[in-house]
Amino acid sequence: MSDLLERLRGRGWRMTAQRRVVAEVLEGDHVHLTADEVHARAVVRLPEISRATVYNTLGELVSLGEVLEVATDKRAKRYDPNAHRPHHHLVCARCGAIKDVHPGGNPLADLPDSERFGFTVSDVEVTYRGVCPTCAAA
Amino acid sequence: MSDLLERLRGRGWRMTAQRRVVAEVLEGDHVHLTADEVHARAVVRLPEISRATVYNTLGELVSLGEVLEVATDKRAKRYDPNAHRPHHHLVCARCGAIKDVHPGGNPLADLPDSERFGFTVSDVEVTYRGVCPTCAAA
DNA sequence: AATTGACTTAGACAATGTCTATTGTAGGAT
DNA sequence: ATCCTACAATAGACATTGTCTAAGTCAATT
Ligand SMILES: [Mn+2]
Ligand SMILES: [Mn+2]
Ligand SMILES: [Zn+2]
Ligand SMILES: [Zn+2]
Repeated sequence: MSDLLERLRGRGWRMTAQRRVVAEVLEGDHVHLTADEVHARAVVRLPEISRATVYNTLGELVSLGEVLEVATDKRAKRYDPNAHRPHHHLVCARCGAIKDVHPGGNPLADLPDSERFGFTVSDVEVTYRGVCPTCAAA
Repeated sequence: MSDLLERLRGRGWRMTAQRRVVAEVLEGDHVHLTADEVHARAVVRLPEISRATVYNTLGELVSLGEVLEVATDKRAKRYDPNAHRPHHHLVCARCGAIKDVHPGGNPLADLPDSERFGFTVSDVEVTYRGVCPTCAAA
């Protein structure tokens, strides 16, 4: 039984086969799948699971703070189970490969008050872009 | 005649009424419109312009480096004509308002070699999120 | 085992983006 | 000024991603 499922049970989640499978697909901290990729993998274990349930479950996991939504590419949202250690992303512009990175520095502190326009700034998302070794070789 | 149109003409662009209107809609450096917002504004001046042409023209402007594609919200891409002064974005999580910001520091330098996984890193996109003064008051 | 409200499902619908076949035209050639 | 043609625009089909609803199902409590 994964940590994630334990926490969800503790939060009063009704445990269903569908939710279990979605959580299992997200196991491992270095996964960044789209909703339909999650669905495709879930169907292997539970053929009758629907797209709607996958979308619903992912949305709930995001609301609970157990999974992050990231916009590394400009198409589908990606779902990141590594929600408990802050990090950013490095994306290959050619193949879309995504790596978790932990830069030094504090980008939030780098935004002076004069550049905040009265906003209450709470979060910063950093996406590095480049070309991965595999794509550079090819 | 705008700088943008001058540069495009210089690059051998065939000048059409449609391209002129799209460029005019993007005039001003602090605009961050979706493709369909560009289309809606273009239609006011040129009622018969098609969605396909707006998408095509925006895509060409991006290829030419005259306009940036930004993914500040997780829905439609936004098109940013402020391509010649590097900057980042501050987004209101409630209403979606977008501000250009120029943080201090150099996020690219903050990514050590040990966190680059052999990538050739060429670019970094920073999105600050918070609540704007208007939304905070309401 | 019965109950019940939360959960799942299929598929319609919506929003965004892409592609193709056809028609139109900008700009150079004559 | 007119013609020519490669490039551009159009309508609308299609694709992808995401949301919603009505009806059926089931997990957890009793
Ligand atoms: Mn991650
Ligand atoms: Mn901008
Ligand atoms: Zn790559
Ligand atoms: Zn706001």
